[in-house]
Amino acid sequence: MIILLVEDDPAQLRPLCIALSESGHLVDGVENSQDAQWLMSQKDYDLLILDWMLPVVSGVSLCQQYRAQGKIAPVLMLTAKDTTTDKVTGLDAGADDYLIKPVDIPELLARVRALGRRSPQWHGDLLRLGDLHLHLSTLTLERQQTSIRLSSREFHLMEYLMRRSGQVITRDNIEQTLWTWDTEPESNAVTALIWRLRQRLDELDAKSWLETVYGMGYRLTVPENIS
Amino acid sequence: MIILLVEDDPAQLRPLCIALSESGHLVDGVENSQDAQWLMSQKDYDLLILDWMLPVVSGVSLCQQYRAQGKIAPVLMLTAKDTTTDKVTGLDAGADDYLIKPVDIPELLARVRALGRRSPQWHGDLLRLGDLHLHLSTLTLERQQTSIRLSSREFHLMEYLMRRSGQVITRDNIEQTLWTWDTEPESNAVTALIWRLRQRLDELDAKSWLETVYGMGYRLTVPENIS
DNA sequence: TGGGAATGTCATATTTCTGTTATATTCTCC
DNA sequence: GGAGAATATAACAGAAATATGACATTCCCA
Repeated sequence: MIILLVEDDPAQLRPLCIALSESGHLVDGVENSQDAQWLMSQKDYDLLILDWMLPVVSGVSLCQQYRAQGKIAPVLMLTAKDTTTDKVTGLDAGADDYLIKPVDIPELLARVRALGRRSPQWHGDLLRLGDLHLHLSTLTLERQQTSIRLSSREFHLMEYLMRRSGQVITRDNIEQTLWTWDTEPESNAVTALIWRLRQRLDELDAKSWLETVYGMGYRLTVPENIS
Repeated sequence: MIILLVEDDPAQLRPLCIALSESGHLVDGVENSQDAQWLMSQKDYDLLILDWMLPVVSGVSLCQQYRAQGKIAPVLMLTAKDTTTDKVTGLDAGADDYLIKPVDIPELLARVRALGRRSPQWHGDLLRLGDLHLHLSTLTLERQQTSIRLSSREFHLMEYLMRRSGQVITRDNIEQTLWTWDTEPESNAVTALIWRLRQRLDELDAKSWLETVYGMGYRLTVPENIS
């Protein structure tokens, strides 16, 4: 998943970032709400993890702003204490889950998995779309007895597209989402990546699943003849 | 949609224009109320976005003038502060919605979507006319199992005509509306565009929907035999 | 540290879009 | 019915978007 993590204490931020990355997610970890606001509005995340207490703009406000933008990705709040009033406030702001600080990493990962499961196509360790299966832990894509390994980039793109299958995804969108803001590509990296993914899909006779919408972007869909 | 955006600060105008264009709208962004008045009276917009504070003629006055012309497109005001009296004044002037400056772009886009939804033919992501469906996010037009992609220009024209179905639309009207004043075509671009759209409609057996009213313009209607 | 995979970059095709020109057709009104 | 205007059709061409493939660099693991 593509995750935004906001936590003002670097000592806490770092290990969380590492843990999430190691579980196969793409994480943007930022320490202040200004950066968070910018990223929130620019990128298309699968999950937000917000510290409740943040200088300047609190996590609750961030969550409210995010929801005001009409975005629906789940939001997980990190609260210092377990008070009911906090919980209610957070719910009103549009949060989906809570975690008491200090954060227990395995529990965080469990919650993240649980929230990720809300994607309709999720089954166990894999994302499904038609008869395509994407195994999250092994980065393999399989269809009818054949399975192939994707590179990291290819995998993240595929996951991103699968979670949004049917929608048209802008090339800008992909660029902003798959590349961290400090490493944005300057040329046609996106085109090249799409091309590589297509070659992989071709190995599974699924090239037609990923179509170009000229002037708009790309779309991953299940062809008519597939269940 | 065809949108008129008036904001005297170029630094604010620019990003808004870009954001709206990227969401698939046609935007005329101007910096002063004189240009706005001219465009307002000439072109046929789907939405007006007016800054409250403008030199010479304020946004509120612009809104009043616009309404005095009997035009009904929704108006979204950008106000510096969130005061009730402003809100009342604006409502009296005929505004439909408000946004506090500085403008949060995603929120603006959400409001714009909401206002666009007021068109009677609006359903979810698509405009409907008879059994014709125009998908805004994919620029596809479909009818009875068949769907075809429109080019950007074709799409905007189709949207324009659908939102005004039954009315006769001048060729001048189309020219003024679909082309920004600084890029007006010098030849029969409009005719060519109409022709191309007709070819597309023909693929859906709907060529007869778009009729020529000789000496007047064009009109898109639902044929008798269709519900 | 070396080698291979992964990935960004460049140069070059290919496709699609769209304004233009040139020519044909249709319409209105006398 | 015919003149002249309005509209339609068809082909062309430059521009923009996307695809392709070769190449260079980076990254990671043995």
